[in-house]
Amino acid sequence: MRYRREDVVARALEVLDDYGLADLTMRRLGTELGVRPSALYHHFANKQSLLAAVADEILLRGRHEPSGTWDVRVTSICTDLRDSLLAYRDGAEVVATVWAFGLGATQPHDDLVKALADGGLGDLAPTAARTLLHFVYGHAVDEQTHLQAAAAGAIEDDVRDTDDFVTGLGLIAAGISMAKAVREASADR
Amino acid sequence: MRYRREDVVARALEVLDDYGLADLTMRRLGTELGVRPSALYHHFANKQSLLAAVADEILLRGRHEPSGTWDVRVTSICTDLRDSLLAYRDGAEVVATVWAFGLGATQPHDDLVKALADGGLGDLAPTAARTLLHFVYGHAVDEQTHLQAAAAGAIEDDVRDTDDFVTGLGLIAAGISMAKAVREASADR
DNA sequence: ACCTGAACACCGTTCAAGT
DNA sequence: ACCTGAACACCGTTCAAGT
Repeated sequence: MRYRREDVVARALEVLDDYGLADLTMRRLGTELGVRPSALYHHFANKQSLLAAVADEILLRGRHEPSGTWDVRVTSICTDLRDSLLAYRDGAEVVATVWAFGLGATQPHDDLVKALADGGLGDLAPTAARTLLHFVYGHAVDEQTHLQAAAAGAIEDDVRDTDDFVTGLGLIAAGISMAKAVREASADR
Repeated sequence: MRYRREDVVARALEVLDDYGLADLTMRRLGTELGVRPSALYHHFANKQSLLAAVADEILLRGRHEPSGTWDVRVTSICTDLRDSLLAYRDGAEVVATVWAFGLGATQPHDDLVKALADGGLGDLAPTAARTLLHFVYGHAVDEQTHLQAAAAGAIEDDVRDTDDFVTGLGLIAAGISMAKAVREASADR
């Protein structure tokens, strides 16, 4: 019954996926591991740190190394991120919260900034990256919330949500292309 | 010491603004009103309903009737919404959560869909509206989180955040204009 | 290094009963 | 209509002490 930090994270992810974020409590996780809740504080300073580790694990498991031209990369980073978030129950909520609080989950942001910088967006890259992330996180949280609400009764319209995601992402991507064009035109003055 | 529903909402908004969302508990609000926590359940079915009412109150107090051409309206709905969210402590978090759970805070969405429909976006209007909302909520939550973190020590860069918001919003607006142009071109085939 | 035992200071919610 | 009293079933976190 002696665990390492990574064992605790793996178990926490199982509890999250099986019972949801509301039931991922320190006490519940302790019980699941056959350990007192206070034992978890040997591995993590607090619950936030545990959740940060869970968020990073979710992203790590769903990670694809970005490849291709910069614009293809931007799109695939976003769609892969969405897939990662939807792969575990309440995954979007957990990762979005950890990212918002600045406790981790920085990989997608870093990948996006790099792709956009390679695309010649210059000092617009960080703003464009965060704009994309706000959309991906917001959309995934919405989708996951409604999917869970629909889990009791109604039929799920997975396809419509995916279409909606692609359309919204396309809107922002178009805006980015336009900003890049404007930038390059003014550079050639 | 006999209150009506609206008195409770007003007081809850004060507690939120003074102490933050974490301290807006049913027990705390009860104490603030000089009433037992159980008394609040005469006015609201649960805490979520209370928060939904608080969210709607925040939006109502910051509301401006949209006016002007459709594209001006889209921009001003978004900037006014941002101002409303930042007007109260943790306002962005509260309104975003209530909206995500589908418990209220529908006014900005409705206004945006109407403006975009007037702009001829057709069946793209709902997707475009949600894309804008994801950005505004995400950006405001981020800004408010960092602003609160910076409340202890560092200097606040208000101006940079506003610039960042305007730039990100412009990116999406450009994408919407482009989608509209494409739509109209294909309608003239 | 990892865990127990016991406590501290809280939560949201229900429900019979009061005025 | 609005509130009290009392309870139920929980939380996160700390810390001395054990192995």
